[in-house]
Amino acid sequence: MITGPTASGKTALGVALARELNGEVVSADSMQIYKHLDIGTAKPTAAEMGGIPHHMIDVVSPFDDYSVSRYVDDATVCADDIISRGKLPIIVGGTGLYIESLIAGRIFAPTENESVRAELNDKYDRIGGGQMLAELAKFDPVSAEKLHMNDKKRVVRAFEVYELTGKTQSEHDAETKAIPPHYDALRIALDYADRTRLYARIGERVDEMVDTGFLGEAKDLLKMGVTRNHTSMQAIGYREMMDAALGEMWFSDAVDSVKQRSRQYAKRQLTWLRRREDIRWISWDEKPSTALGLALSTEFLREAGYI
RNA sequence: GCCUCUGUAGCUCAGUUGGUAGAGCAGCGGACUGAAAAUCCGCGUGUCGUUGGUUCAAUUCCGACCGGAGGCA
Repeated sequence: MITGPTASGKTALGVALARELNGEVVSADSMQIYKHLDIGTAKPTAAEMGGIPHHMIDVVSPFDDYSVSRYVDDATVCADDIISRGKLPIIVGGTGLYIESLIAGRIFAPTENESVRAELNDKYDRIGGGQMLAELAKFDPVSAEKLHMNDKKRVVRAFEVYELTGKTQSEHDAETKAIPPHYDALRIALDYADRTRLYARIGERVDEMVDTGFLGEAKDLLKMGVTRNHTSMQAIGYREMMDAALGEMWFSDAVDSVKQRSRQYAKRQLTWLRRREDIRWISWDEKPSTALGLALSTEFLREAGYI
């Protein structure tokens, strides 16, 4: 598994490793999942893939609502298939929740009923987070303890899980944690020794996206009828580009905002990764080096007895 | 040249009827089990433009100077 914040060199290293180890890439990126979001998600081009098969990219339309649980189902099929053909799956991506869920083989509590969630969201707005949390505490004190009343998504989900399964979210989590991981993965994360380097690279990358037609891509999506409410438009930059296209925002402000949000995202990714103690880190002094990354990665694999 | 307004945290600004000041954004840290590039939480000492004066005490009042905006000519 290769992960790290945006613009840390994951894609190139993933391909190099696949070539070296007779592998195929399983992407773990919540936005590259969507078709037509190419430039803004830094989706690898055919040239960048270098003939290595990539899975879990372009799997749904930008009108669809994808989610972790679908990802685990779909990506598990891919990875198992790769293994059955005697090859090595290499998970490459920056979406921490997707990666960990895939490796763990995590099972999510079902949600067949969309109206239940809508009602609960409604109720939250009506009675407020404080009341919601108080109610939650009556049947699931463990979750209520952990959640903040403003964290609407998670508070609502805790209610939803209970209503739909009769089981409490904390019970579900506990059961799920007891399941042994589905894959035995070696986790490697990429980063820069100096944070300002990372940020500088992110800035350059956004400029490259703009130069290669980010605005046009957003306009195309707009023309297709994709709106800012679709889940795919949570991808950083698309709303900004759309605003600029519609004349609701200066283009230069839009670009600055994309850079800023990307930096904030990278910081969150780092926070997510730091808590895992079993990650081997590769940190670049200047810029990402595929050769160095490959050397260090194979060393890690050897040390850990994988090869 | 004269007049008016203005100068407070990296940015935009609030405030102190005189007892050394606080929001949003940014930044930093954290959380994260069916929206995750999403969502949420925590962290605010800064010569209150400079310099004199009044005062027990001034960022707050008065003067001068410097910077910015506007008006008059």
